[in-house]
Amino acid sequence: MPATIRDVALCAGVSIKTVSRVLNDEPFVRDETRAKVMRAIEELGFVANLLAKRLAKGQSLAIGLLYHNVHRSSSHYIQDVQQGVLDVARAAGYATLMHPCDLTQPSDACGIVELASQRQVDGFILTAPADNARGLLETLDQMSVPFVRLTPSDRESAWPYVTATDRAGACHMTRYLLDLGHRRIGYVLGLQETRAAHDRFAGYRDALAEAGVGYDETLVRFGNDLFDAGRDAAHSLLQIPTRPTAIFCSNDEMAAGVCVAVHETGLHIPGDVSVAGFDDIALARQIWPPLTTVRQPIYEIATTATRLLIDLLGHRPPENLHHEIPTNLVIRASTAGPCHLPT
Amino acid sequence: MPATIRDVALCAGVSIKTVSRVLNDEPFVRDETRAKVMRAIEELGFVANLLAKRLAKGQSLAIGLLYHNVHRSSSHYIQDVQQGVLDVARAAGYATLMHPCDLTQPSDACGIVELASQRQVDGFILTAPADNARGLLETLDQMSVPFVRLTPSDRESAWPYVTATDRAGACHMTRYLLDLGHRRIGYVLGLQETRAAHDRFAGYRDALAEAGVGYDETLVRFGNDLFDAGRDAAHSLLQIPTRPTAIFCSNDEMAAGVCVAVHETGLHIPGDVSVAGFDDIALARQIWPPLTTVRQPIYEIATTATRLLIDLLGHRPPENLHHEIPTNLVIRASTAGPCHLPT
DNA sequence: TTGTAAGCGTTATCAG
DNA sequence: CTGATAACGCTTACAA
Repeated sequence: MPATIRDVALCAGVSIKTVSRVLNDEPFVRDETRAKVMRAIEELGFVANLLAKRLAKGQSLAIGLLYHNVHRSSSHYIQDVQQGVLDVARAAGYATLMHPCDLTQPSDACGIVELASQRQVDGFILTAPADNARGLLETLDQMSVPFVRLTPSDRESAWPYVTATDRAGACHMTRYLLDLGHRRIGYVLGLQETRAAHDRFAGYRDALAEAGVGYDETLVRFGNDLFDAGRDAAHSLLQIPTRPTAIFCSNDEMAAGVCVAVHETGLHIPGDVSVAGFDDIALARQIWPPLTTVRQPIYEIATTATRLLIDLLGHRPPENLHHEIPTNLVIRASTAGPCHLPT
Repeated sequence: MPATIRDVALCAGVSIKTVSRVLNDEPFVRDETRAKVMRAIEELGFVANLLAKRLAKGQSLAIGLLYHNVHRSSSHYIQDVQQGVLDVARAAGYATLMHPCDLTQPSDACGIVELASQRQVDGFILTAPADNARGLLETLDQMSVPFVRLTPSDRESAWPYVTATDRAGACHMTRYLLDLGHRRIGYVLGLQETRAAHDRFAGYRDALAEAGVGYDETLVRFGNDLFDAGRDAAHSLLQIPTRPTAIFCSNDEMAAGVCVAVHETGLHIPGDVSVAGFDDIALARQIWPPLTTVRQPIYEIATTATRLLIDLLGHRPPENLHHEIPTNLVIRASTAGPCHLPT
C-alpha cells in the first residue's frame, strides 16, 4: 500500500491540509513546517495520487486530441500534431488522449461527447474536419468544454482556432510553377470536408487567373488526402493526350502517390512532369526526388493551439483566440521548367 | 451541474447501490427495477463520472505506451504500434497515454515510475529499448505494475513480451538476395540498444555463412533506425571501389534513406544497386521503386501485446506470456539480380 | 433482490 | 499560519 497524504501528515505531525499546501506550493506555510513535511514525504516515498486529485478538483487534467482516421492508416500529419500537443500538454501537467474517429459521422457516433461527459478530458484539440459537425461544437460549448480547432472551415464564429495561410501558400506555389513556364498544371484536391482543401484549391485558381491562364477543369482530380488517391489521380491525369507538365497536390502524401504513378508510367520527375505538394511532412524529404512543397508548420500550429487550450482551461483569457501561422515555399528537386511544351 | 448517481437513485426511487449495479451490468437486479433505473438515467441524461469510478476502484483504466523518441521525429513504426494499442485498449474501456521519452536514459529521468506512482496508468506497453533498463522493470515488478514488452532484448526473465522472428526474417531476405546472385551485400545496422538490430544482423550473417559467402565487415555500417542514418550509410558504402550490389537495411526508414542516397549518386535501383528493408511500414510502398522488405506485422504485435496487458490488468491469467509473430518476405521492385558483377 | 454506510485520497471551506 | 471536517461521485462489504 502506497503512502497517502494522511500518512505524511501523521509522520510530520501536521494536518493533511498542511501537507496539501506544501504539495501545491501554496503560500502561508512556515518554512520549518514545510521542511518537516518535505522530510516526511521523502521518508515515506510519498507520491500524490492523481486519481484522487482529479476527482477532488473536478478536473481530469487531460486533453483529448480528435482526429479523422477512417482508413486506420498512419498519417504523417497527425503525428506531427500529436508531438506538438504532447510536448505542450506534458509540460503543463496535462495528459493527452488520442481519439481517432470518423469526423464526418454524427459526433455522438464516435463518443466524443461521452469523453467529456465522463470527465475523461477537460478540453479538446479538434483537427479538421471536426468543426463541420456544428452540432458537436455547440454541444461542447453548452457543456462549457473548451476546445481549439485546427484549420477549421468556419471562421465566423468566435470559437478559437489556429490555422495556416493555405490559400496564399497554394497561390505562391502555383505562381512559382507558372514562372517556371508551366501552363498545363494538374491539381489534386484534398478531402472535400476540410476547408484547407478548398482554400488551397482557391489559391491555385487565384494564381491561374492572375497570370491570365485559363482554368481547365479537366486538369483537376478529387482526392482524400491519402497516398493512393494521389496515385490514382496521377494515373488519370497522365492519360490525357496533352498531359499536364506539372501536378500540384493538396498535400504531400498525395504528392508522393503522384510521384510513384509518374514513375510507373515510365516518365521522369521533374524532366517530364513536375510535382509539388503541400505540408512539408517528413515524407517530403524521404522520397526521390525530394518534394517541392509548401511548408505548413504543423508542429508549431499544434503547440500554439495547445497553449491556447491550456490557457482556456486555466481560466486565463488568452490574448488571441485566433491564430494564423504563415506558410512558405520550399523548393526542392521535384520541380523544374517544362521540357516538352504541350501541343 | 451534471447529474450524479445519487440523483438517479432519487429519481428512480432506489438506492445508489442499485443504480451502480445497473451501471455495471451486475446480476441480481429485478428487470422492473433495472428498467426504472434506465428510465431515470435516460431522463436525467446521466453519464457516470469516470474520475470518481477510477478513484473508487483504485484503477486509472489507462495504459501507458512508452516509446523511444530522442530525436522528436515522427516514426512510422510507433504510429502503427499506437494504432494497435489504441484499438484494443479502447474496446476494453481503457485510455491510452502516449509517453515518448529517451529510453536509453535512467528510467526515473523520464518520469515513467512517476506515471505509475501517481496512478496515471495501470500498466505499460514498453517498446524497445525500454527493457534494457532492467532497474525499471524490477521497480515496476515490485510495484506490481504489469507491463508487456515489444521486441525486448532479454527473453530469459519471465516478464511478458511479444516479438517477431527477426533473425529468421533477415536470414530469409539475405538468402533471397544471395539467390539473386548478389555476393557483396551491404548491411546497415539498426539502433544498437535494441535486440532487433542484433537479431537481424545475425540473420544476415547466418545466410552468408550458410551460402559460404565470407562476411565482410567493410560492408557494414552503423545506423540508428532513422532515415538520415540510412542515407549517410549508403553514401559511405557506395564510395567503396568495389561497391556492394545490394544493401540490406535493418529497417524501412533507413532503406528509404539508402534509396535517396543511391539516386543522389546517380545510380539506379535495382539496376545498379538492390535495396531491401525490414518492417513493411507504409513508407515502403510510398517510395519508388516500392521497397522489397521483410514484413513485420507491427499492428498485430501491438494488439496482441495490448490484449495480453489487459488480461494481466484484469487478473485473467493469459494462456501465454510470450508471443512470437512470424515475419515474411515481401518482394517488390527495389531488388533484382546484379547487373555488373563485382571485380 | 435491495439498501446502508464506510471508504477511495485528494481539495476546499472556514474557523481558530 | 494551521487544522477539523465536509465534499468529490463512485464502489463495495455487509446487512436486511
